[in-house]
Amino acid sequence: MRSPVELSQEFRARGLKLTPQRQLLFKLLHENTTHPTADSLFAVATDQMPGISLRTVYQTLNDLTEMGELQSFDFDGAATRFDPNIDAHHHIVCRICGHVADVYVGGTADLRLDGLEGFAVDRSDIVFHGVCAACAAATAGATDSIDLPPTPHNPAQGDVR
Amino acid sequence: MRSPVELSQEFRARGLKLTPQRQLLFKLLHENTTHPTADSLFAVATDQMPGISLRTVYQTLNDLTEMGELQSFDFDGAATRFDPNIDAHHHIVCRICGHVADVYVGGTADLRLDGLEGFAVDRSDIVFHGVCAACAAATAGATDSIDLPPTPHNPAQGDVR
DNA sequence: CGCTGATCTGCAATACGTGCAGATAGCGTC
DNA sequence: GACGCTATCTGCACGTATTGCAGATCAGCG
Repeated sequence: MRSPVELSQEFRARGLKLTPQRQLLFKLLHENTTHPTADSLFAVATDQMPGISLRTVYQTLNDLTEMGELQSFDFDGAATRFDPNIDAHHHIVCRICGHVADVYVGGTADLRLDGLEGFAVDRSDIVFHGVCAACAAATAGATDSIDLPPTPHNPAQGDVR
Repeated sequence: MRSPVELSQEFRARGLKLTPQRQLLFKLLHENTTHPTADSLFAVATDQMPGISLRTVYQTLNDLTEMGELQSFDFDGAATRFDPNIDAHHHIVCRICGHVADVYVGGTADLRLDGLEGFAVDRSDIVFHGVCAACAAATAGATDSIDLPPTPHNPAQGDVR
């Protein structure tokens, strides 16, 4: 997404108001690579602006997504993730800690697709599932103990900083 | 997934009980290509067995998924879809009516992937989004009227028959 | 400085899915 | 065929994610 300054201009140009809540969220989202959920963003926003409403965070995220300044995606029925990176790209999700990273996929033009007949395709999302390096390291140590469930190295999903 | 008869044998072999509820669901799922949700399957099951519990439908779908007899997938934060087709394949979703179809994708080995460093990848899901033929036809006619929201040709998502 | 409509907040409501406890019923055994 | 053990089923309450709504608040214009 664009910089907070550019977004402010864009909002003004559209006749939308420039509230401190929106400005804070612009700042927290800009160049944020953590793929936050509405809730995790709300937690960080609350630090800097106690009293901000979760409802406002949802509203602003939805507005920015509609304006094309954010990408949003879902997986595994978990909370929606928002991504200020709006380049054509895809994602990998750690099955253990929920960490999400961007994946760039080249060569998609050469794929052989069977089953799209009759559809006008808008968009395609590829989601890879796996285990991130940190979780792999954490679980490797756990082979000592038997049958313990995998311990997330960082149970707080969607950390924003 | 396998046939109801084979599944019945498999359940017995595992010491699981063969209840009429399970048998009904085996039958409704076998060769079902509609990618039903738990709820849509429940609706059809209720026709043939009034009183069956939604909880049982969820339970059985989860069991079959754990046994590898069903695939499950989510998109757009909507209800989980279940798919008795467990071949390696992907999906396309109609953005208007929610209809889902199977897509076979060849040539994935030649993709150039950037960003997977450090991850041990288990699985990859590709979801195409678009408009199906029936919805395209329905919306084409709607150009007469201005600014009407797109009318689903079939609002009942996940129809099982 | 006052207006006006957009926005924010708080709460209720919805949707999907799961946990729990008591009732029910497979199925192996006698 | 009856018995008993235990898996399963049912109904309900709960949890999480998200949205609808209404009244209070405030940005931005004149």
